[in-house]
Amino acid sequence: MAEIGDNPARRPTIYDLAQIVGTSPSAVSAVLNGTWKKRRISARLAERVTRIAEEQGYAVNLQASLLRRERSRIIGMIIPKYDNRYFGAIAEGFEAMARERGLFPIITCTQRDPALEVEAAREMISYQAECLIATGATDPDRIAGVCAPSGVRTINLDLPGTAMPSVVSDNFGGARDLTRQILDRVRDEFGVLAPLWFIGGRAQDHNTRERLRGFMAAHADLGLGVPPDRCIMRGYSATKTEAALAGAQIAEHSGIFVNSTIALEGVVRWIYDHPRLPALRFGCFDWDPFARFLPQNIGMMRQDTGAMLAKVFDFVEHPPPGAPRVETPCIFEPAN
Amino acid sequence: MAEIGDNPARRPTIYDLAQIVGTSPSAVSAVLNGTWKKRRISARLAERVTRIAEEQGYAVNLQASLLRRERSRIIGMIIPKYDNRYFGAIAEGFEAMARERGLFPIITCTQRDPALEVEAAREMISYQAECLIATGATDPDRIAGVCAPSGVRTINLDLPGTAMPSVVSDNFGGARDLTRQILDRVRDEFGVLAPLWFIGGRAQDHNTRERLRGFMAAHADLGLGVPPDRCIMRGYSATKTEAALAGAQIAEHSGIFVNSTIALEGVVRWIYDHPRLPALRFGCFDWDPFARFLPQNIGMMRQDTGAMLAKVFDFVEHPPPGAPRVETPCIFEPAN
DNA sequence: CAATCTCGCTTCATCGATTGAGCATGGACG
DNA sequence: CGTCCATGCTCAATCGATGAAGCGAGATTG
Repeated sequence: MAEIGDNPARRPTIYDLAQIVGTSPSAVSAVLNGTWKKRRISARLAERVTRIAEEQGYAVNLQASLLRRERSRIIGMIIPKYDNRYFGAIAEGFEAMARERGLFPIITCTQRDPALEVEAAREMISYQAECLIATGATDPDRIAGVCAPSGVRTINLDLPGTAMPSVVSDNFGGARDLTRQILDRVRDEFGVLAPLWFIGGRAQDHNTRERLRGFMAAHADLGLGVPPDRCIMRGYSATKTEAALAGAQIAEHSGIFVNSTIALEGVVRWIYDHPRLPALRFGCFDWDPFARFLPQNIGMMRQDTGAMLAKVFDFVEHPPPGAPRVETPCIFEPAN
Repeated sequence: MAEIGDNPARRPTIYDLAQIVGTSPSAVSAVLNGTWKKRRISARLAERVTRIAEEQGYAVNLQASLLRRERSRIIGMIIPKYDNRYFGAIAEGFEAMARERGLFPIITCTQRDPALEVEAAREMISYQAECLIATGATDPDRIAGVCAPSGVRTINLDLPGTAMPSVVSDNFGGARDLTRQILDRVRDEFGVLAPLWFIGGRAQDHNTRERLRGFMAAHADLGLGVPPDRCIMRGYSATKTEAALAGAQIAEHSGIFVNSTIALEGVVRWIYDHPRLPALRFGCFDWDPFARFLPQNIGMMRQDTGAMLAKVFDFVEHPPPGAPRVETPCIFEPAN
């Protein structure tokens, strides 16, 4: 990368401005950070400093400023991916809500890589973040452990931990409701009452376990047993999901519970690239605007990112005792 | 927000570590930032310091470190939204490529708001970013002007400016090819050779103008004129696009050029919520994995984010003279 | 045996902004 | 006329990490 020095223009500092205006650096500082009334600087000087600062294109050096201040007002977030609407909405909402509260948001995308997650958490600590939101982290407690010695609180979003407060969707309830809806539609449209397929996610992962539990509960309510090979969990990858489906024996008139829109990509690719397009129905735990128009889709369980983030910021502002877990209801969005 | 002071544990500094180890802060610093060999610190001391640092959960204070160093290695990006695959891929790719090069990426999402764009640029300057990538900025030259006095170079991505290097898609070529494909398909499937509709984007925006030019060129190649009311540009909003379509008189067997996946959301909502679902075909400038399976879709012109980012980092590492504009070819992805 | 070199550190100024303490000026008051 | 206070600033220490310069001890050289 080219050096800054390539450009003769050095960033102006409060010392430069003080020289130009003919005052002291501390007066300039007070004017520019808004404490000038408290520090009894005259409006006349304040105005002059402000004008010169503007003329010179002054921008405060946050490194210097944050070093001196006792609070950074920085709030960090780590997030696995930006490739679906759920995490996209979380990232956008987080930034907007942080700024509303006068905080500086910093987001890092960790590609579902546990090592990158820890590295990113350390980076946030080094930035003197006051608080870290760990979104969909593979091991939230590990991150809490990394942050603890620095006194950085963490809050888990999407995937819960045991060491720090967590905000998650009501995965069990959402999955049970979605499963019911799919079962109903398969019965209504195909006249078949049979156990569904569960596709996507990781068996070890908390959300997948909870959704599976809801899936099972809905079946049990109807007196249906689910053979274990009906549950295919090959992680969060469209390609692996597609390959797994090609190997499964999925009959005509089946119903599928799709766990995440990423898995849905694999499912839909399998459906459309299948030699004979089978008549089936699916529902998806997670929302995508275009998936709504796929004819086999019966509806999506949309996670309420707004409510989740509101609760996260509630925890940020009012640290709860212990490590409570809040579950947010999902919103069912029927397909066309 | 709760104070850090709530937690008795203060972040350990190199002074704390020096005290524990029984050495000087500068030795600790040298060990921890990897310059210890050059500074002739013994391996024995280095090892002791490293161990204690780990035990104490030490994390360098980047504010202090960056204040002292002459280079920050921070590279900023502003991006309009995270709600589609194009910007999501750019954000993910940018972070990964920056880290590969030993740079610290910082991304801020500006919601297509010109004021927020400028504010975010100022924030990046304050973080001592060495370089700023302005992605899809409404006024790239304005941002270049804000950065200039601080000696921060900017590079425009997606939307070009005149003051700084720009990397954009070949909007003209991509749009011309996509238009041809749609015209061909409408003729082949419906036996109709008629001008298409152009939906989405802003008439003032460079990309939309270029795509419109390609759209027109493809029509001209076939000797087709396009009535001006065939081009509906109501910005980047699905809802406005949907409303505009409801007002237009779009006949059976029409073809539509959809400018962006956001506009496509509006188009598809209009198609499916329409009382009589008209037989039509569309193509989209931009890619979405689920849109591929919509039966009216003939294909998508996918922007090559990998190639664009590679060129951006090329400009970062080898600043070109002047303000060149690089155009990257798009990749046509046929629908099912 | 003095001069020189190497090793393994330590000392201290520095980056730019912040902030408590203090200082000079002028007016009010007793 | 001395005291007190308000006003409008300036001074200097400080945040934590960095790195140039320097220092003392031991080894090597002439």
